[in-house]
Amino acid sequence: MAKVKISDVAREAGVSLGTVSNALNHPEKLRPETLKLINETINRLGYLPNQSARQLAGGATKSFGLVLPRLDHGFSLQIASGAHNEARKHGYDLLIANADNDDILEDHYLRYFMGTQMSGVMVQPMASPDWHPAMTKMPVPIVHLDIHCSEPGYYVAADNEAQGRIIAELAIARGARHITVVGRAAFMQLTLRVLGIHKALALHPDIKIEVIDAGEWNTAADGYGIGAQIAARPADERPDFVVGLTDVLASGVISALVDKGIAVPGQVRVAGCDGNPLAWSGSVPLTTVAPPGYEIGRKGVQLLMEQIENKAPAKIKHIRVGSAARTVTAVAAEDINRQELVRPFLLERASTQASSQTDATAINLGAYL
Amino acid sequence: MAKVKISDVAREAGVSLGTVSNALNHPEKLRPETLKLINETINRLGYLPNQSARQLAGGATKSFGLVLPRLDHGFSLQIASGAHNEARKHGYDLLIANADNDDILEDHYLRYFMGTQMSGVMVQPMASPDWHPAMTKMPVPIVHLDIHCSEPGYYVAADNEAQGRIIAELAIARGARHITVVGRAAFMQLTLRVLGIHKALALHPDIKIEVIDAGEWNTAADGYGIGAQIAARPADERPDFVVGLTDVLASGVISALVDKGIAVPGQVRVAGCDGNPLAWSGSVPLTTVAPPGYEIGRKGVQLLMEQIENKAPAKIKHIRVGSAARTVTAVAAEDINRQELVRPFLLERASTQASSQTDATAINLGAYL
DNA sequence: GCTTGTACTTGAAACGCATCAAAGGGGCCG
DNA sequence: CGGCCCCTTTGATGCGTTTCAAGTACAAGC
Repeated sequence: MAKVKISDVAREAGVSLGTVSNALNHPEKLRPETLKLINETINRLGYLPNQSARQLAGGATKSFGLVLPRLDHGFSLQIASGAHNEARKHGYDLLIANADNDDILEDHYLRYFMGTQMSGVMVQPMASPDWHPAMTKMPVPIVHLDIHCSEPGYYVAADNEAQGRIIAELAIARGARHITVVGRAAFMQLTLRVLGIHKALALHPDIKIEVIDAGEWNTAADGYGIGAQIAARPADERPDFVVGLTDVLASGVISALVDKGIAVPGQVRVAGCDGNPLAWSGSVPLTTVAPPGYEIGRKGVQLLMEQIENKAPAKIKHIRVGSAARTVTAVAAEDINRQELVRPFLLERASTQASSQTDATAINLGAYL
Repeated sequence: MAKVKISDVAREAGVSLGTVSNALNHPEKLRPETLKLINETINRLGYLPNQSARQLAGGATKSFGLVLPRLDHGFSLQIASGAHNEARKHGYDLLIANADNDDILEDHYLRYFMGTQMSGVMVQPMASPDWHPAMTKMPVPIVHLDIHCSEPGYYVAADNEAQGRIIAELAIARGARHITVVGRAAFMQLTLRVLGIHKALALHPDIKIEVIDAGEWNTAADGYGIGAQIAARPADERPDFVVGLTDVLASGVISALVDKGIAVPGQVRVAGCDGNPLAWSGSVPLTTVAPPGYEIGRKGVQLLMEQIENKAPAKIKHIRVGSAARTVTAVAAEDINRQELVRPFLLERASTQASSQTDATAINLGAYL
């Protein structure tokens, strides 16, 4: 059970220590037969290089760290997926840590990654937009995801206000006269969505709009409760268009409406916001505005690579994705494929439905860059 | 931007190198004022311990590695969640790597973790049940998840055959006369489920059973296709109970049936298997048999801890979860809470529905340990 | 004032590897 | 046969820590 080290391999193979190291890192420098001999010895002995020692001696690691607030949120997974693919493309590993909605853990893992000689670190921070300024002064490139920081530093974020606008315009296009927004704007992202909705509706004073707070956590249960409440109203006081600030909320609303015998989208249309597969890859797809999580992850790694390759101190650099596109029912197959988390199945259904104009089953990726 | 090291802190604080190290690792050994001085210096300089050096010098790391085949599968997330919580409970970190359905990557990350002086490593392997025997001889504790290995080694796996049995018994209890199993038994797990179904039905020769292959990847689109095909049959040739070997498949089937105007569960009942939130946290919950992912992750860490604490060479040790329980529509609130990935909302709906006996919306966690 | 003990602190020795200047070996040309 | 050059291999050095035996300072007891 004693760990076999490089010197054991060297002794056993009858070569020197440096040669074995070369076999691992610069195989082209060795005579093929020497290389073969060493590799055989390595396998025979079950040698496994000690990464700590490598990193200590060698410097960088060709690996990135990613700290996520939760793993069970589709958006975070899209980020992880995009980051992973981009990282592999550059020959980097990606290690993921789950902060479990705990700032202390987030900080902990961040420091951990920083100290592991990671080539770069990315975070999807949970709370403060101007997060831990000290971190941006660290000797390791860092990129913040899905959040706008005013502090100097790199970040990649979606334009949430635009998402709100897109949803509102969708509602307008569908002829909505009474829009109900469901959800608590507990985070900056959600606040911006509400703002976008209001801005878009400012041009249409004839459309009635109300915002219903959905309880502390914006759960599907909250959505269900509000949906039930809406269903209980007299028909002429019911909205004809409900916006869930979150797909999960929207999903709850739909369940309630359907349970109470109200047709969706026949009597009430419902749209969500998040592009959260957890909510819409069930049996009933959901209209949603998807922030480009995959793209955010990808661009995050690109920013990391940029910092690494220039070796320049991080200048202020921000990327905002998703502010330009506005088409609502169009589905760009290419974009969906790039997301990878989206099943081909959904693509099929989405395009079918989009052409038949029933937006309650269309999937909007308009906010996609 | 130059990295500040422990010697910088020592010099700046006017103490010796070893004292700073003690401040980090054995603060109780220092005079409070010395400790305070050092901590201030650390913060002022922004010192971050080099994990590689620590690990190299110190030995173990109090952290576990977890290699998953994909991140977008709910089951894997449950594993991650369970492993994470259990690990934190013991004061360990958990780092996750995404093998992206690629054996080479899986192997790569595994070796990477092994070499990083992780205290232990867990894998949810993709393919061969007797996986890389060489790995089990490594000096780092390893546990295989969700798979039965005949090789010596530790593993935690769900009893997939029992899951099949449970589903079949559910069908029988619902008075099924004609059961259609949808899906390709591409993996050992799925094969066992089919086996379980057959075994349970062997006692009921009067019930007709057919298995329909669902294309290579068991996607929702495959399920949809088969659902459409079933819907197109004359009514008397249609099954009254469809089992998706996978929740995703079942979800596709339901979509197709509903689209074609067939009532679910009115005319045809549909059940899935996986406990995959990606499939059932949409607007229409799905009957499913959930392998206890959370519990598997938890037990995996427990096995790791056991190996670490005994410091004994890994004896053969297997845990199988889920073979005993069989209740189908009962929902144990406590169990669901422990899963953490399940939203309270679903719990509410589930219990409501369970009491009204409409199994198409009940959630089964009977396979939970 | 000397001894013994206690409470901290010190600094040198590993930890396992990558690096790189230098040495070795062989072929080729003159 | 000697000199050169190129290809390959060598092994000492240092990476930033932890650890631990050895050291220092100070207090109490005689």
